[in-house]
Amino acid sequence: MLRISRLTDYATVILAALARSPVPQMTAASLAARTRIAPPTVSKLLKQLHRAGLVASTRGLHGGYQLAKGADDISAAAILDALEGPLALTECSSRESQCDIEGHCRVSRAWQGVNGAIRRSLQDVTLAQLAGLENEPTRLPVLEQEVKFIATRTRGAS
Amino acid sequence: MLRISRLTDYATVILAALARSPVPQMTAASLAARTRIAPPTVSKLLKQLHRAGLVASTRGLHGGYQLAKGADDISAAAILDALEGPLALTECSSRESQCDIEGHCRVSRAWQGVNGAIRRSLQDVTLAQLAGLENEPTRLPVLEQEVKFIATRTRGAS
DNA sequence: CTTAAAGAGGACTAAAATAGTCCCCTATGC
DNA sequence: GCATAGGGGACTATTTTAGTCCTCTTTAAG
Repeated sequence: MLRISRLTDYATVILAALARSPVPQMTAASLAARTRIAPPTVSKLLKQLHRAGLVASTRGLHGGYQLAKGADDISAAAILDALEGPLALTECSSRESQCDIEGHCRVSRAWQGVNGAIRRSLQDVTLAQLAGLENEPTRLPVLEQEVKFIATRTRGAS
Repeated sequence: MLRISRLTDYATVILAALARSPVPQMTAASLAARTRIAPPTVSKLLKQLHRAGLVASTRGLHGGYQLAKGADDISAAAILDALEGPLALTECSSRESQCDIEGHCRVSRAWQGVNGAIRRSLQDVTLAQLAGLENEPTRLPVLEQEVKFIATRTRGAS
């Protein structure tokens, strides 16, 4: 339920690799090698991240990518936005035309509240945390049970 | 970003219609008429909701569906689970085989924290709220605080 | 001033998830 | 026993998502 797309997941891995890199700048190819994600895919993602202003690029020979801001200043929400756009939980909020369904909008509005809560939580998570650059373990006792529960059910539909 | 599927959205609309109905029992056809969702789709969803134990059914002539529990006792999380399964934010948690990607699991684990926060927030939203049966705004301070709290813990130190 | 390495942009194809429909079965009241 | 209602599931179509490839621009080195 509520999956983030694989590409978005990849993007966080790529950004995390950049954040952890000892040298600030890396080429798409070296990031691909480091992360083991297919090179064309890495390129594609870096371009998107560049357009979104999360990475800076240098063209030409000896070019490459680097983080446009500090790892603490890039939020999970920003990454999601870059890759998936500021999409809402429900379709209704973006396309209003087909809202023929009775009671739908009322329900939809309720989803927006949940959506806002999610968004806020995502804004509080930084790339530094995702990259494990903060000495704190990301896995907390509280969350283990949750993870286990989720792992129980295999197979992935939305 | 983070969309729920259209069918899940429909399901909430159907459940909300049931919750708001003056008579406790309604047929799939009448729910379809009421919500303007295509009848076969309504049937399909009601079957799924029935299997998940969210609605009770009566077969045969004068049959139909009704809520299996009070609208206060059905959470948004339960509806999501019924329709989409308790899936994780990232693919990694279900399929471990392909985790060839360096640093991926570390990142994935961080996502699980966010996932947990989302899950908890969904558990606090009831069908009664979704149906607009409670005069309460759906965006609750309590919920926000909860999410923020969890995000903080995920972050650890900082 | 040519060449090779790097990114930028976008077209295209392939694969998978999602949505939607249909058919046949079972149950039940009149 | 027949009309109405749900139960289960197969099937198809559509849409999204993922992934690859090609061509152009930029830039430093020689």
